[in-house]
Amino acid sequence: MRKRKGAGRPTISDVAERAGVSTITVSRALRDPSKVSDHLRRKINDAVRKLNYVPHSHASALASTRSNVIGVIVPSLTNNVFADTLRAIYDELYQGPFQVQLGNSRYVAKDEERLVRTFLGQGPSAMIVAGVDQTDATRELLENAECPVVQVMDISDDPIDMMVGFSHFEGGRAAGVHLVQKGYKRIGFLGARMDPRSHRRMEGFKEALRSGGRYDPDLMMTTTDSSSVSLGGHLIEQLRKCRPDLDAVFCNNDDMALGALFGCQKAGISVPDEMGIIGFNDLEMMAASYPSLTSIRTDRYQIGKRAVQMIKAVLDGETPEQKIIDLGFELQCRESTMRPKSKAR
Amino acid sequence: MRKRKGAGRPTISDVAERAGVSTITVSRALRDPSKVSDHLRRKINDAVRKLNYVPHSHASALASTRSNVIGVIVPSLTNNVFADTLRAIYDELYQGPFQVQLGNSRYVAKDEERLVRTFLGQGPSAMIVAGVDQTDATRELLENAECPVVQVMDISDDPIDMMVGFSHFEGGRAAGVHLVQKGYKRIGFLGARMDPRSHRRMEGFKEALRSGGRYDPDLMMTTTDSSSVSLGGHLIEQLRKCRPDLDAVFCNNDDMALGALFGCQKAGISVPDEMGIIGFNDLEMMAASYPSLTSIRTDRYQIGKRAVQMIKAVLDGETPEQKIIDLGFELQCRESTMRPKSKAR
DNA sequence: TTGTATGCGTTATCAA
DNA sequence: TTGATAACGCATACAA
Repeated sequence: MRKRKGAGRPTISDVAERAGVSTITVSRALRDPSKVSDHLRRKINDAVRKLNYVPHSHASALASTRSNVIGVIVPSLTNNVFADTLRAIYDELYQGPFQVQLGNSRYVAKDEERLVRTFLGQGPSAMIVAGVDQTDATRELLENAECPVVQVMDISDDPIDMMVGFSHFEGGRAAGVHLVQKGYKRIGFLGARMDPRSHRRMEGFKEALRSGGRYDPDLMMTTTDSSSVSLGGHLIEQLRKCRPDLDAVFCNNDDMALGALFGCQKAGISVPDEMGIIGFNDLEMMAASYPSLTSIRTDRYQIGKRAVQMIKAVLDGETPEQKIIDLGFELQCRESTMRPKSKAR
Repeated sequence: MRKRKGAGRPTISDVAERAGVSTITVSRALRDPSKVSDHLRRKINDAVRKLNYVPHSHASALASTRSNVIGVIVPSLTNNVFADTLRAIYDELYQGPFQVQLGNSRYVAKDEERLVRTFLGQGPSAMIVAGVDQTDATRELLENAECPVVQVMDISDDPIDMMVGFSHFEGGRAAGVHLVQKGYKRIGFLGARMDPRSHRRMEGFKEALRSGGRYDPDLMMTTTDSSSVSLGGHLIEQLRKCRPDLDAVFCNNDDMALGALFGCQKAGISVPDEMGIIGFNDLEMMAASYPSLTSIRTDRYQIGKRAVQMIKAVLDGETPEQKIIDLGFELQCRESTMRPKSKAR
């Protein structure tokens, strides 16, 4: 019977032969060098280099029922917010032995569930999912998964395993408090997509307005359409049509805020004198616009970085001091909410 | 000797047993149903459903030296341009049996080479890479790869295998022709990052200016810094400092163009009367800004979609009519280049 | 610390 | 069209 030919590249046996040891010793030398004597380790490393040996990840995954893949599931590929976190994850994993398996749930919980099921089937080394609003089935899958799981971008008091994010409720509240303090009177909300995190931002915002005696449900305008700059413009135009006395808006995110700014400019409304605008996330453009736009800064890059660091720590056998990392947020007060005759108290 | 326990989920043997056939028949029934009789196929499909069987991809990859992974390498995760293409790739692959393996080369050719090497090692079903400016080594790797390869976002007359994109040179030229036609006299270029594609855009742009008798090398301003809205503002400010008579700019991309717009507004320069601005890619925000911004529209989503379609076709044994697909671009003329007293000829 | 035997779940090979 | 058997390359269990 003729032998099957593999991919042609060197295998662990080739390395073992060249180094004069058994395959398992090579395997150990590569995965946990401390388990192999210095002498052999050196010979093995030499052989690896000479042969330009790269472990076959599929064979490894099959034998160990564990792959070096870290599953990452985000709700959007085009939303800058997740792009920053993703970039951090890739940056942090660039050196290491891990591969990213990226899934796009498109803001659909059922799709996320499907992806989690698929990814878990590959025996990932860890999982990173966005938000805390998984379906019950997803939660259960993840809770029973034999790998670290990090929920990112949000926090709650009931993590599946670990969490890195910030409170969207508090972020929304801070935006509301800011507008109230600046003396704006008829304060509205412009919300696109309205995924769970946007919802909590809105709730926090409402609470701040209520406390400040400025809450008016008619000024809360939301849609499930995905957010965009043009949508921000349309919504503020619509809202102003019903309520011309509107004098400030908190936008769901920065794209919407930029759109709202353009909308005001088109309508000849002065920002911030006649209309205060505040966004969320503080994308780079917020500081560069004219007038510059106030926003709630969140550190998406850091979120991705910390998530990976936690995973690495757990995989190294360490126990992280905290399972929940609240990275907070920071109000970036800029021209769009700087009224000259501010009535700050 | 005790048996090793796997992940616990059903295997192909379980299905085979339940259907009363051999494992290889199950394998065939799943991969190429036409090779199995209707009778058995039905029994097998029943068993698969009953057991909720999902093939173990690692085992499959190991045995066949071919995985269901499609490797995708982009130079940036945060650049909207690639995000759109990525989204299309994911959308188009959502149903199918394929997984995306995403790599971020961060605009570094050597990193791309490393990623290609790694991905190819996993025996991907196909590869998608951005641009046509791979290193020689990368090209060789890809040319020898036993899978379809698609270069996206750009085109040349020398594809590794297949291509979907458009001519950046022509795109840049179209921008130049437009500004010349609009009667602008002292026309500049603002370029960030200056990756190979940006470079070709600039070259096309220069050519148009030369033909129009408007080329002035002193007005070409480039930097290797990554593009951003604020950078667009800084560059135009700088350029105007040296050359206050500047009356139009072509920006490398839309972020830069938006920044240039803000920069002008800050400086009290009227757009488009005193300064014409044109961007590249036509992101959604370009139409929503005030004034709206002229740009060269490219269909990034379609690029991703077509790339995947080509791959699927080839994998299905079809031969695509064309190896190079030029999706072109389209000038979106908006307010930022609409001078009232336009001297269009 | 090192090695032997064997299994991980699938597919390629060859035979019927 | 279907099946028996041997790979695929590595890691686990156990022994030395």
